[in-house]
Amino acid sequence: MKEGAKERILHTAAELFYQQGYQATGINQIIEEAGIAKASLYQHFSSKETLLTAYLQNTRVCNHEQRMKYLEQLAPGKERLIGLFKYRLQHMQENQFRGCAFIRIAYELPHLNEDAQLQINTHNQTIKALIASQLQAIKDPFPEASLTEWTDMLHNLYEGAGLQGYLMKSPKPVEDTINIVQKLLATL
Amino acid sequence: MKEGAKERILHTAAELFYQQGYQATGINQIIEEAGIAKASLYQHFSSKETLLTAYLQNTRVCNHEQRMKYLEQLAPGKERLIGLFKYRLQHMQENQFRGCAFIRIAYELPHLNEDAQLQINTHNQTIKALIASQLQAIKDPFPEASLTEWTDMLHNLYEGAGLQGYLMKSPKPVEDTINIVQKLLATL
DNA sequence: AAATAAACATACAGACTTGTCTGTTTACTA
DNA sequence: TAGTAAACAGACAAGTCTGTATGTTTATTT
Repeated sequence: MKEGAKERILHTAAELFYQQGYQATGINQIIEEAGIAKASLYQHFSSKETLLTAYLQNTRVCNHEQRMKYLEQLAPGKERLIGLFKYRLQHMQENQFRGCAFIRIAYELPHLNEDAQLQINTHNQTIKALIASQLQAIKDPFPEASLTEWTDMLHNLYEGAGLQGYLMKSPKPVEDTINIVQKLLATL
Repeated sequence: MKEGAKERILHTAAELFYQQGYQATGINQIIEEAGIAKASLYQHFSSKETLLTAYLQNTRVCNHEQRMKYLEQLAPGKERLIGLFKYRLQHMQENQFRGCAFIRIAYELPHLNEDAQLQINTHNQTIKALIASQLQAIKDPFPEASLTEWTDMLHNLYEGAGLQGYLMKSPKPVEDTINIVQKLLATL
């Protein structure tokens, strides 16, 4: 299982984009830390922007796979819904509270190209759909109007807690939110 | 009431930092659009970083004043709490869904200097304290443990809704959240 | 072993960046 | 009206950035 140059570029770029931001990371730093030649990078990715899109796409798919692997061990419904928040908590701690990769890029680059924006929107929709499906697993049929409200509310809590955790570099906002969500779900 | 050079610099920098981001805005663009000389800028602000801090501080104070002017017209308690969300909605639409200036900077520049970080934290704490005080105005005394939970929840909803509104460039997430918060407050 | 493809090193172009420096012009004040 | 302070224009230094071009070395495959 030899690691090709393309994979090494993507891996290094992902680490640097996530850690320092897209603009703060130069092509030269990427090739140096990846240990590949500049000409090789531009053979795989025609521009830095292309590399960004590939980074987002790759990160989205990998994140999703890992998240699902974690969640599928849990019973559908309340447990898996709480698990989504617990997974975020775990993920934050593993990544030293650097926040969500997609939101980071969305804020750093207000005018993204279509492909990159699509990756961010897809990620966002994935999380929302996951919440909705777990709500339905709790109570099926879920009253239609009420389902979208519960979904929006929990999604906002999920993102709000993540944002606070990033700003304060602390697990506390997410921990506290888990307790709140647990109480909210108990009323269902 | 003649507009001094310093004010014009700050005003122009604020507009550009907010619209394009900090890194994407060059000193040369600022002086060109402000119509002042480069030497004049560096007489008022010793570096671009200093200008950033001044921008954050100025924006925080102005935002706070405007927000309070709006909220003080409303009755303390539920009405003012809902007003906070409605004000955000209005603010978003006036600013074409470009999101919160502080969160934008916090995500663009992960390693901020102390002074800049302080402005962001202060803003964040201000919003949270405002929510807590309005909750207490609804029900005083508010059960201590329950107050922090309600505060955290509403704060997360506030930030989560703002984030979604930014990502989707739409007022809908905040509008929907206002309805949800109204129902939540009705149970108090 | 010869041929094809991929990755190599590295110099370079051209445009950008922040910040400094020099000297001139304007405006207000004593 | 003379003097002081602020803003002016603009060249410049020193460094960064992305992307290209040239030619060499390695590796795989036929």
